[in-house]
Amino acid sequence: MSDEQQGLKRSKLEKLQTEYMIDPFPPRSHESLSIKEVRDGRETEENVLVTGRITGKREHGKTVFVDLRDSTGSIQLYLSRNVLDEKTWSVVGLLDLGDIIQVNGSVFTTRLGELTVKCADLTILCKSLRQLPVVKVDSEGVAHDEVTDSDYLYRHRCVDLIINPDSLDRFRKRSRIISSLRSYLDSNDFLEVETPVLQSIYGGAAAEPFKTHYSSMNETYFLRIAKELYLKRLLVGGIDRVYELGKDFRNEGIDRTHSPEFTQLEMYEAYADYNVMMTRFEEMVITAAGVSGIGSDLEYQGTLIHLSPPFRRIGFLESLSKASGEDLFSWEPEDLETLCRKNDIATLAKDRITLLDKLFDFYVADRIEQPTFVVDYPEAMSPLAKGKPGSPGVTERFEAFVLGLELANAFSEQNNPILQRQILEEQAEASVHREGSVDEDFLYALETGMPPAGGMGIGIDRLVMLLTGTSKIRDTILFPNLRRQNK
RNA sequence: GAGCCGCUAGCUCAGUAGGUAGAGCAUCUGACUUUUAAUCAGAGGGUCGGGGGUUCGAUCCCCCCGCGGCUCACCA
Repeated sequence: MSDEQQGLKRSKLEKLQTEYMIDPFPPRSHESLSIKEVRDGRETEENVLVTGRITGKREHGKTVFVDLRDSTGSIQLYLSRNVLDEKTWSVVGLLDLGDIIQVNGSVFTTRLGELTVKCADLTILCKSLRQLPVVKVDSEGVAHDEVTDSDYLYRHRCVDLIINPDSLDRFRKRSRIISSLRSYLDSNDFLEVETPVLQSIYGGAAAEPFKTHYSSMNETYFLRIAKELYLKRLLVGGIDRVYELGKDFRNEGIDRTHSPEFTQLEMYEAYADYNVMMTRFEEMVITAAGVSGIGSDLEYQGTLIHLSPPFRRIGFLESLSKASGEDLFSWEPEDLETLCRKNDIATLAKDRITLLDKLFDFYVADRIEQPTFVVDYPEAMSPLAKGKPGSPGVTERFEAFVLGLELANAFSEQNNPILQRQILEEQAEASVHREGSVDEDFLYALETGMPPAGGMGIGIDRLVMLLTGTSKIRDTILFPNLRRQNK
């Protein structure tokens, strides 16, 4: 904002204070009705009190129309020189878009059918010193001069929420989705817990961690990349149904579906397996869709999605063989690389497993539209999952996809401490770059004895994307990570 | 991390085939006692993302940097 604009706002502020002896930032307001309550009450001769932010102002000489908005809606105010006393009328002239005011008056309907508060009195509750971008909506509901600078909106989410009702609505839905998941889990006897975010040994997923330094211990700590290894300790401890909903941190690239700081729900259920987790997932998604006001059919990125259980199930190995027409699993890495190149799949990977995963994304995952469980992943891709009886080299694991978006990852949890130790030690050995080491305390827990269990992680931001029709994960996160701006 | 594109008034955008810039909305002044993208008349507002180079002269051409968007890599 220019100095001139700032100066104007300041001089209005001073005028209010010195000329009219008004405190532009009073400590409190009177209890008032929400705008929705006023609208529901229709016309009334009785005085109502309303508070809100000014989002529009239309002057007509001795009359001014103002649009007032609170979190429940918007209503028009009618301010007339004939109704207000002289001082208040002067104050009306100093009102700006963005100011927060309280008014009281009767409610009537204008000639054009707009429900309106005929103000008898007005109090400024907060004078805005910044100029809000103005978005006007015409009679056809088309927004004009909508702010398109997403950087500006991410950096000033407060402005975004004020000027973009859709944005506010999306975050309301996010909140409702999360509380519906909590109440589903709570009503199914899952216990919500909190486990460490700062960890001296990280694990539970294959990802690059954020590092930090713990001064008083003089040791390197990591922000968790997953909650898995701690929640399993709780299964050992006798909390048979447990979950944690919170942030994980992964020091990887940012794109449309990845955020370095993201919200993940992890849940573990003793005496269950990955089949139970599939049912849980179906139920939770349906529940969440219900509260976000969508129902079981929704449009996502131009495709109609049917959330009707049971979701389709396809085998990882079978679907890849079928889609590619080859039994790729017997192939050497060099041949897999050649196939990748032939299909324009760019990757730096050289190992069989990563290449297979790449090819799987290309042939299968990217083409999935309707909700689908991809089941039974190769052992080498799933170090914490239990093997599938009768299928050597295959684990009881699934990932849930909708329109190419991975929403959940679940398995029948590995509870054999000897096998688990072997896998974790091999993994630690193989990964030269990783600073992580084997989590001995986790293995101590497994050796103590963990009941057979099913576990699942659900990407909450992505679920919100799906249920709100949002294409960018950043639009589901109130304050997404941005590069620091010099200024 | 790589490639491409972008950055001009508070917001949305135009523009100059190199001669330091315009519109709409917002703001300010005036008119208007039921308007709603209110309307009408007038005004102010920009070191054209930052730095360097070429040039008599750069917002425009070249180079570097910053920030963003989109693709890709890493990854969930």
